[in-house]
Amino acid sequence: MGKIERRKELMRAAREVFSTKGYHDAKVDDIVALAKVAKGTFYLYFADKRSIFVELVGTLFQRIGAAVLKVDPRSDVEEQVKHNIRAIVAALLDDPALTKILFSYAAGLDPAFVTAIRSFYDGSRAMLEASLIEGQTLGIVAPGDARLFATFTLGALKELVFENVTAEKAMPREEIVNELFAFLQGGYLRIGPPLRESGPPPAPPPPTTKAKKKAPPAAKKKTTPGR
Amino acid sequence: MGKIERRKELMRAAREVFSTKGYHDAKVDDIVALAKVAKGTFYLYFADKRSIFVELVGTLFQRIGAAVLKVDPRSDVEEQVKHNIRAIVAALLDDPALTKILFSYAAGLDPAFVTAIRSFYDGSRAMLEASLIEGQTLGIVAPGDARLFATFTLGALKELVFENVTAEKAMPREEIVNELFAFLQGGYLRIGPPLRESGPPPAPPPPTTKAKKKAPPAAKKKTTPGR
DNA sequence: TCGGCGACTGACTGGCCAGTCAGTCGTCCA
DNA sequence: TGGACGACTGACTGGCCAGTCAGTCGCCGA
Repeated sequence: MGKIERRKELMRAAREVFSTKGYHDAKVDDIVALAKVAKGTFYLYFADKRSIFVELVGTLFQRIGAAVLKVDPRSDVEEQVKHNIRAIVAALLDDPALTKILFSYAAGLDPAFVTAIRSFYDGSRAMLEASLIEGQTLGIVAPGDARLFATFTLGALKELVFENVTAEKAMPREEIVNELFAFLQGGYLRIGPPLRESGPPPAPPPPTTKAKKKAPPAAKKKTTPGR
Repeated sequence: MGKIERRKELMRAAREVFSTKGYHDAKVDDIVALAKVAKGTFYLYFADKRSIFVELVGTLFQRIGAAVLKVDPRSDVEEQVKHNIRAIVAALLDDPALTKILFSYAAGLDPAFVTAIRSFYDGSRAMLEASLIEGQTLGIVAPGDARLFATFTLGALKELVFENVTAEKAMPREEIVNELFAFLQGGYLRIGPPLRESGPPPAPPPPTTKAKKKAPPAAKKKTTPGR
């Protein structure tokens, strides 16, 4: 087997082991066993356990960065925004193993914990979902997949809280509350067809649709819009 | 020092150490050093390292569960929903140390990694934020804190992807894309005042405002609404 | 045919740390 | 006064595992 293939094989094995056991519980012995080589061989290809992980993660990030495009406001914005969402989702879902480690809250904790924590989240989500379904029958929640609504809500909430807990200076709590509420109420994009169930929209100011969208580290140029 | 205080002191120290170093890198020796007791003492109060962590997390979850109320659709729904958001946010922000571990992606990884991963997220968020600001000048993004919009978006995206990567059977990707887009576009709550900048809303079906909202594990009764 | 080389091997070591336990110390009855 | 008891101590051990390195193996060119 050539050096290139052996290296790839090791990365493949590592990806699988990391995703199953998490970074800490993944032993180099597990990786080499899966790749069917001796432990020493691993160290011929990677300096240490950390560096193979770094390489794995770096590759994923690069794929995401490369897939996202700066939106050109002069053409179909909705399609472009969707393209970017699609690209990110694809990059991530195509590497479920790594995604799992990266996004898994509390990765590296004992499996028993991860289970406990996840079941709390799942319980919360189920509860919220039930409420949303009830809300839909009452007409105060838009029609659509309530489970997804619940997922979005929890995701936005977690991220918001995490950011505030990590940042040096947190925002005023009431502002946090109001902003999240407003977001759940009306999103923020003001393009495309009217809201899920509403009638005709009030149409925003300029008819000139312009755009935006994420573009990780590897950014593209293009900033033509006359701000 | 009484047994109760000693125990509390150990938990206080553990919370701090865990939040600083993450679960794996937190050594029992660190905890006892901070609590100024000998290692043996730790084991007089807790069976092992895991159990003190479980206790810490359990307490937090309980506080959250207790703070959230089932929304009564007969009175001010907006205020009740906000109350719940507020309660959750408060419970979490009041224990930043634990929240950090729980929500920290990749908790337990080497600090160097955590840094790398976070900087990728931060870069992504900044990029998205810039795009959103541009979108605001063009009128296709609602006025408001662009940074928050970016945070919400990333949070919802992460959660969605994580769920799909974890679940046995994932949703069709195009559905994922469309749902997330729709969410960013219009949120889902259909109560309260009109959207941030829009004119008069089309007013949903029943005028009887009814509600919903999460209520973790410890749920409250009350399901009066005639579905 | 030999020796040089690159790929690979796996037993071994060194460090780390969770958890143990024999022993100290002060206090409070009897 | 002594001895029983509960709280606490910290040196020590046992297991685990990342990383090492002396050595094997097969191939190729001289």
